[in-house]
Amino acid sequence: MTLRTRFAPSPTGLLHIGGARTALFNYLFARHHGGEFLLRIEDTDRERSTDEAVRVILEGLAWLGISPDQPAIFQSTRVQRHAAEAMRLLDTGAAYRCYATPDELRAMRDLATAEGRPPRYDGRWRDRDPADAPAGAKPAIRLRAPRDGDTIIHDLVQGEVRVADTELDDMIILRSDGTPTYLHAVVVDDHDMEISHVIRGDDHLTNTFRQVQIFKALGYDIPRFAHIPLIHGADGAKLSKRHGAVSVLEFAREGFLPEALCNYILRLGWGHGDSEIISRDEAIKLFDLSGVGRAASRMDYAKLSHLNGVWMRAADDARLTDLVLTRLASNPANVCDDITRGRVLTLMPGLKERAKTLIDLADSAAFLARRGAQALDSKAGSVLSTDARNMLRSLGPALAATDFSAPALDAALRNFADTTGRKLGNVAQPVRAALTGTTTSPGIDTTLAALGREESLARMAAVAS
RNA sequence: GUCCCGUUCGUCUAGAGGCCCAGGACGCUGCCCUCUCACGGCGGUAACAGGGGUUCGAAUCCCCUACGGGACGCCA
Repeated sequence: MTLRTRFAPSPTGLLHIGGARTALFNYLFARHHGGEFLLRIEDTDRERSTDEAVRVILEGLAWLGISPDQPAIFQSTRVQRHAAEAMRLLDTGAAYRCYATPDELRAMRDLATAEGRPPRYDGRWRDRDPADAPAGAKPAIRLRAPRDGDTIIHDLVQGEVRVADTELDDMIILRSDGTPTYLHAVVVDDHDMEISHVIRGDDHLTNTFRQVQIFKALGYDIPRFAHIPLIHGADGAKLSKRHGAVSVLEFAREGFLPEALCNYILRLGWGHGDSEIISRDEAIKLFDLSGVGRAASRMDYAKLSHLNGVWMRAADDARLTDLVLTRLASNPANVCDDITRGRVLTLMPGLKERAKTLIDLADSAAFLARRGAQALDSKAGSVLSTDARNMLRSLGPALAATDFSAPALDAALRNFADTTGRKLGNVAQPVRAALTGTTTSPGIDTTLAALGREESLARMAAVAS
């Protein structure tokens, strides 16, 4: 029997970082053991499910590079099967029809709560004569859950967890309208998909006791469970729409690289010694459920940004150049032709070392996409004093005489500084201001070389007095 | 309210009885490198929630308390 995991999001909200991590862990676990990773969209709640959410799940997973090994299965297509299995339980007596009305159930819960008891179904139809059924009423199907003993889970992360059966009530598995409830549908689907390991958020831990009861009633083999701790928002509460639960695609928009986000979420709740920078291949090699902690963790953008910087520096220059050009193209002030592309590619080694996100990267490369004199920011303006502008005028011919390679430019700049009795910085900064309109950029020699002779000299001349 | 889970630097974590007066990373910070900004290098700051046990010895095992989180629907 092959090892098989699944990620089973419900498309009622966006795929956020918590879901992404659950998917990643399932993916990594499957890959590590040479198994399969599947995706099941739990869209049985037709009211709240949206196509938009499905799209974000699919695109988000694709962006992160954790796509499933088989096409996604939509739970809504399997309701017949769920209902059939519920009827089978009815036939064997493992389930029964319950005619309690919603009003009755609410009253039951209200009373229990008022008396300080846990709100539970009291089992009023469990052993009642079916002949008592009100005429014409549509019953819900409830599981005849065990009443004495304990239900135990041997969780791969949480260890052995048990609860007394008296804490659980007879849950509904099929609604009066014939549709399956979540607890039941999940069990039937996990069985039919031959899922061997269920790795999910620990908010499902207590649901698992009920699911185990269904697995047993149906005569299915019970999969191994692993409940991983949740990721919390900055306020320490569960991630939700109100607490910064942004779509993973939002991270793409904010200029994060998928490998950086994966590295970050991998380290949230999981550790392997002192390892911090972990590639996908290494993650597959190292990932194990035994390394997963039991405490919830919080999202930290500062660390994510740092990791993004690390991964950008490691990223291929051509790939980054394409990403940067795409961003630059959204501003009509930028010229995104082959000349710009060549300049960005040439300067990329210096550019990517100075950026934390693709937004930073595009900003710092913008001067390469604009032609002619650059608008000066305030710092650049003050660098370009009268003296500096005079200096620039005499520097022009000296640079024009070089072959405009970085080493030649560096030598020319140093020679010019020496012979005119200036510090190199007093030469380089005005040049930088003239070329970029700012006071920061990669080394001035490589910046000049990337921009090219004609454009560089023109920009210098434009600000020289 | 009931049940379940958790608690090591601000944050993510290492630690599975002596290697820990607790290690790494991010952040913050000092110095170095230096044409700017970064990168990099070398330092610094900062934690075992509290209380009882067990043990020669506890961050590690047990109990209690506090605090935090989760679950208790004909939602998923």
